[in-house]
Amino acid sequence: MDRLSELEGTVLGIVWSDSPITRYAIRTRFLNSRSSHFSGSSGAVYPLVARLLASGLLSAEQSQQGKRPRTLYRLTQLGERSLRDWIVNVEGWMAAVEFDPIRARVFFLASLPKRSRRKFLREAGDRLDAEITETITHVKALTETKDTWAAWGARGALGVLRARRKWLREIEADES
Amino acid sequence: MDRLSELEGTVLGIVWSDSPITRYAIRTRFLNSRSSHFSGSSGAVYPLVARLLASGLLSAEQSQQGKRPRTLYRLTQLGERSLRDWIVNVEGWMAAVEFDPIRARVFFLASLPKRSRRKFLREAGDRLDAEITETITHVKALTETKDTWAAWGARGALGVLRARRKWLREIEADES
DNA sequence: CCGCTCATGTAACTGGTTACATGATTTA
DNA sequence: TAAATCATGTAACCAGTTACATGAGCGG
Repeated sequence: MDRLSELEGTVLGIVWSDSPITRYAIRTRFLNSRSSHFSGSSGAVYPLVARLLASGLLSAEQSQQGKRPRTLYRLTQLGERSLRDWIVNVEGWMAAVEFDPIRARVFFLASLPKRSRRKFLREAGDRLDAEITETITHVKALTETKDTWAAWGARGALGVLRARRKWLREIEADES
Repeated sequence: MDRLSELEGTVLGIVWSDSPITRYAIRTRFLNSRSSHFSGSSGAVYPLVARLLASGLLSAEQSQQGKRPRTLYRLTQLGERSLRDWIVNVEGWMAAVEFDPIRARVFFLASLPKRSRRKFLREAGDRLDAEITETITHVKALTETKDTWAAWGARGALGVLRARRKWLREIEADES
């Protein structure tokens, strides 16, 4: 295992926080996540977990007491060390500006007539507002649990959403 | 051409703003961009342009006056319409929270001893500061040109970077 | 004239996705 | 008892990347 991908590191983190855990449960973490970057498709998660297992970062255990048979995964010592390395190894690209489909479109807004431009800005703003509302709920829920770091994560997402919304408003103000 | 990918739409936008343009020049736009999301690799751009040409969104013209031979691309009417459609068709996922590698790591910061945690936050902050400095320069440069929308785009990126930085500071304050 | 930028092109790979298939257990 | 959820698994695909190769023209 030379270098963990972002998905691999994240899965390691999920196993660390929810261990012992099934692959299905790992998937649902992505499915329920506010970020749509990873789909949590079984086609991604299953082979990935197999890889981490083969590299000795995860250990598997069969559980069969009464319930349906399922495989539970845990971090090995090596896995824990790899997780910490993955987190701690900060590189320049991690601070890079991510791709924002709304921003990508703003660059070429001059190709639209003013009315379409306004409509675009309004609709994008509405979408962001909806996302912000949902994220606020999410932050509240996480703040009530004792998972401080998940709450910080959600707050980070909220901050970015609000920055995007504020920026859109500035453009709208400039347009009118 | 059923539905444009983000890269396809962006390339259409680049051709719209810099037409007539070579594929190489399209690539350098990505290479010099503040976002590292698309590499602008020839392996991506060349087949993509071929696709847009085959679908009639772009037209090609050979230029051979004295200089080295090169192919110049322009938007067709259909291409212009497709660009506008691509921009104007706002969907929910566009407002979704993007993947942030720093945030992804924050979720699992509890797995680190306090000292490593502090180090992580400091280093991530430094990376963001560097990115912010460069982006400010970028915004200034674009504000001086008359490309209002490119300047707005850059300001949007800056706003997001600052939101991420602010959020990290809040965590650091909470940690001390 | 040497190295850099401009310019074009492709083969191999990769890290995912979509879509499909199966079946046990739980809940309404 | 039907529908939803839990749980596992794979094949086909896809939109990119990395890496490589070539060569013309330009600036120091």
